[in-house]
Amino acid sequence: MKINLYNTLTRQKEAFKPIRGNQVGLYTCGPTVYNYAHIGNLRTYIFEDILKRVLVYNGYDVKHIMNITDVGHLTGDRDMGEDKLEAGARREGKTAWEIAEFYTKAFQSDLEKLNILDPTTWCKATDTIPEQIALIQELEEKGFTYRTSDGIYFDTSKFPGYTKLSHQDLDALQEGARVERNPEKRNSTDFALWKFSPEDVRRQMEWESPWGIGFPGWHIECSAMSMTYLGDQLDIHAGGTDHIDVHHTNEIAQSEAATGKRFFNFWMHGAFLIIAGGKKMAKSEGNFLTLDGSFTERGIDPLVYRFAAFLTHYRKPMEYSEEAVAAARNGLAHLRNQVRAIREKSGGRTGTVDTGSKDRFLSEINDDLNMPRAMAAVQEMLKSNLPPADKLATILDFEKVLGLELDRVDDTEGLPPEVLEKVDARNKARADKNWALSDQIRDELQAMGFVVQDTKDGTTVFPS
RNA sequence: GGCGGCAUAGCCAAGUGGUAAGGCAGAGGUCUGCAAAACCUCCAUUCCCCAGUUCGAAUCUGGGUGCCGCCUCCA
Repeated sequence: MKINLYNTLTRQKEAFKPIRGNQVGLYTCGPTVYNYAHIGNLRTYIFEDILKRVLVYNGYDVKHIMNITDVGHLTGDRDMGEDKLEAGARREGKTAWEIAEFYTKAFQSDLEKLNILDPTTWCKATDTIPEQIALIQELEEKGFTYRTSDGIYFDTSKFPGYTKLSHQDLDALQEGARVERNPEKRNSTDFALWKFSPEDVRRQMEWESPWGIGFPGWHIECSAMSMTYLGDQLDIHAGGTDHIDVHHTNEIAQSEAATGKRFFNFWMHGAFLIIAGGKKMAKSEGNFLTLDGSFTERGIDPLVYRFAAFLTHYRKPMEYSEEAVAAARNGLAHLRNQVRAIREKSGGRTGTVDTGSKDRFLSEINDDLNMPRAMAAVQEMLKSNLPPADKLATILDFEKVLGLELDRVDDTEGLPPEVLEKVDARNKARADKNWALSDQIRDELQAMGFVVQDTKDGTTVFPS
């Protein structure tokens, strides 16, 4: 079935077609590892996970690269300010390398909790320094660079299609620029490819280069890594919407200037998470929420957040609130209970995937990843007249895309002995019609974290 | 100031010309000793406001109002 994806380059949905046969090269911008990811960041990775799962579900062989930016990303603007990693190191009294390692692990742990599939290859900016240097050299040979007192810069005026992604009017943009100019830059949009280490300060992360000791600029690593790992399989590049105007625009400029070839056919961007009051989530806004802080540590399944993310289309700002969490929490619990009930009705047997429901589901996810509609399709399937065994097979098939652990089977055999004893005692009390004792035991079990359900076939108990 | 986006029920949210998906919350019912869970039913004559185009508009056009994002580190 055809997949339509919204391409920022053309500002419209386009039929997706890989460059080479059945293979898809997917590059997703990973984090700069100087701090924890907040749940707004994670929304984008959930969107990218759905993108990948949808491609796989459609039968494509996806080669997915995600980078870890562990050097070169500056705290200031316009290529000024301090390296975020070095700043983080000073803040926490560790080395920049330790900072990168620590926050990379924390990030990967978040992805795992959200059931986000690992990329085919993780790559670190610091592992591709030679490739980045080679790319800069190529740009230098072709006359796209110039040298200032603090680094090697890309001259954006020499690349004709500079605004093809952002669609911005550069003249107007310059007039409105609110930031301090770097006086040595020829154009305000020019950006650093290589920065020299300061003469008086020894950086923790620095490398030899043809231009002197220093470190790479923020944008060059993504170009080098995508070309290194994907070669000519540059199909889809995804990231957050904030990257359109600067980061991705610069990536395209430097890559296409160097190779003379088109750099990625599809550019996809996820919208921000906003909190009540309508502000985006950012450290500077003072509303930095982490997955662990908002979910794991409060005893809420992190997949509740994944479920919540499905209820808003990825290109639209998503509102986050305690109310939204509660709604998603109930919604996911309900969905899992529905699956549980269906499994009981079918006696645990799975039938065949219903083609009509699958076609409906496919048409929704293949229409620019319309998860809100896909979730509606899921509900309609579950409430249909299909035989339970077929419903079970169908929902488990959808689960390949959803990744909500709907197939998680509660291990009733693994219940602790003290729970089983209480269940026995309660069953006896119920047989004696001693409702007071029965209710008391049920309260005790609930306090222990178990749900008690009486059905006509007996009592079932499972962790809540 | 420039560019872009959004405004749909109590809340979240699909829907881009043919008469308002879905979720959460709420109400009633079936089941149950009572619950819980599940299931069934109900829940926007109406889509920010005003004008226009059209047989027909939440969807198109013009104007207005409000909110947000990017342009500056940022998913």
